[in-house]
Amino acid sequence: MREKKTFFISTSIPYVNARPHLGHALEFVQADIIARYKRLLNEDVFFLSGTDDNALKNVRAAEAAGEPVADYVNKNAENFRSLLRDLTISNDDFIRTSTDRRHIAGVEKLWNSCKKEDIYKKKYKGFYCVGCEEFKTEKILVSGECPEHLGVKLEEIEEENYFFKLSNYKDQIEKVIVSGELQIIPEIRKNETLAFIKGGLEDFSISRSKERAHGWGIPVPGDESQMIYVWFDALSNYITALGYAENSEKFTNYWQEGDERVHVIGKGVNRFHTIYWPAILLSAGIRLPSKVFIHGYVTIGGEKMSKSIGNVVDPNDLIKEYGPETVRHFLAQHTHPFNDTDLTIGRFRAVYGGDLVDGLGNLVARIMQLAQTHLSTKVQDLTAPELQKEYTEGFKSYRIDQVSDHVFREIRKVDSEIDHKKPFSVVKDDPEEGKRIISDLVKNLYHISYLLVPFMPETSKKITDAIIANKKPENLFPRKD
RNA sequence: GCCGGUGUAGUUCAAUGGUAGAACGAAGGACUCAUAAGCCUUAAACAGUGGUCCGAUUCCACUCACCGGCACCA
Repeated sequence: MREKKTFFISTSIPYVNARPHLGHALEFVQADIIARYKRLLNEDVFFLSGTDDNALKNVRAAEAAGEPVADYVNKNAENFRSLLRDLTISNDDFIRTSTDRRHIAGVEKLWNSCKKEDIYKKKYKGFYCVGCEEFKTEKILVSGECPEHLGVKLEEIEEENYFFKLSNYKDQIEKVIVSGELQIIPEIRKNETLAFIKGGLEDFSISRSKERAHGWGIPVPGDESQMIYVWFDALSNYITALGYAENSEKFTNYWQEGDERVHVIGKGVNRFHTIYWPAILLSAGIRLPSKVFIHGYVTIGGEKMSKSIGNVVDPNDLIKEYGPETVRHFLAQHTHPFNDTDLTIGRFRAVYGGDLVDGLGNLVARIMQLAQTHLSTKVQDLTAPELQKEYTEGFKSYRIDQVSDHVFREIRKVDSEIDHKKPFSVVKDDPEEGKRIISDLVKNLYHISYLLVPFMPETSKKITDAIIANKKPENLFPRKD
């Protein structure tokens, strides 16, 4: 028996054809908050992030930029890595699918570990758009042409690829989802997945010809003419990062014998995580993830962020102007964890001014000023608060927004308490009573800083440090005009 | 087209078979420890129609509006 529960959590690995946008930041922050909460509960957490370097879109973007693919991918992967750092994301590891040996070895092992009858060669025929370098389903075509490359004739191409026999796993996957062995959050995504399964599952291709992949990616073991296609490759990062290839202790600890295995993903990749990925794992005799948490998107002015609309928000700009803690707070409390949330810069500013400048920042200033002036030493016997139901239950249901809202309610309560108890007046007539009130306020502030640990780790630490030093800190969130 | 969801104060969201809560915004007030912050008070809403029920915002049906999914999109 291990002394601590283990908790594995991952972000999806984005493809790196461009700089990260605010949607990526949302996923990183959500996963980080959960990871930090679990650490607060003293669980043994392994938090993984990384990049999907091998996607064909990367190749295309690199060629469009006139750069070698490896250089282009390295540069963008670094942008993602630095965004994680700038948002103070506490990932324990960062895997890259092109440069990490453990990944390449792991993918090969996973391919070879799938049941022989589940991987087979089949001719695939489809309409190929040379603009996108992708097969298009007839459904999305606009008068027989690719909607993104109108006027360009589609080619009907036939190619032989490896396929995965998804149809073999229909019943098993349905069963684990219904039973909750594989939990899908929220319910609406679970229903979508089940509806999809009900409609019947077709086998999916897991390789591309080497030419079409432009020689980029991981070759199919034993068949150099084919490259492993993105899904089989990318999804496997969750276990290859843990050392699946050499069957490491980490892999055993966090995955095969782990207590919880959670993937945080966007709604666009639901199917791949709740159907394809479990099927591959079942075929290879590997344990399934226990939870898939599916978030919505950040929209800008009601529209999806896209380069063509020109409304892409670079999280780095927001971080530069407002600081990482503000971005974290906004994404945590003012986006719905499951649904799409619209962002306007006005709303962002209002949250900064209201919650952080006038709310948290001001509360810290008023309490610590009182403490610094009237208390001769720092407050003794500071203890962690008992976590309230709103906090723990909120986390259990992944309503990060509601948990954060609860914390900010506590902040308002303390503000109200100061006004009612008037320590600044009491201390003049009855110094002992005044000091008692002030040290209680400091204890309340300490509790708040504790509750903030998952959300705003830096701010939490600054508050704690100020309490220990018994000194009013610099303005945590300066007013902006 | 098929399947699923949503429609609550100006805005973003919550709850509930029996006085509908909060935040932001708005109006007023008392205070001064604080980042001209904070506190207190007030105004303000159940998409529409019909049904079940003693009673519906809550359950059901329909209408309207919006959103999501419907296979190779991290």
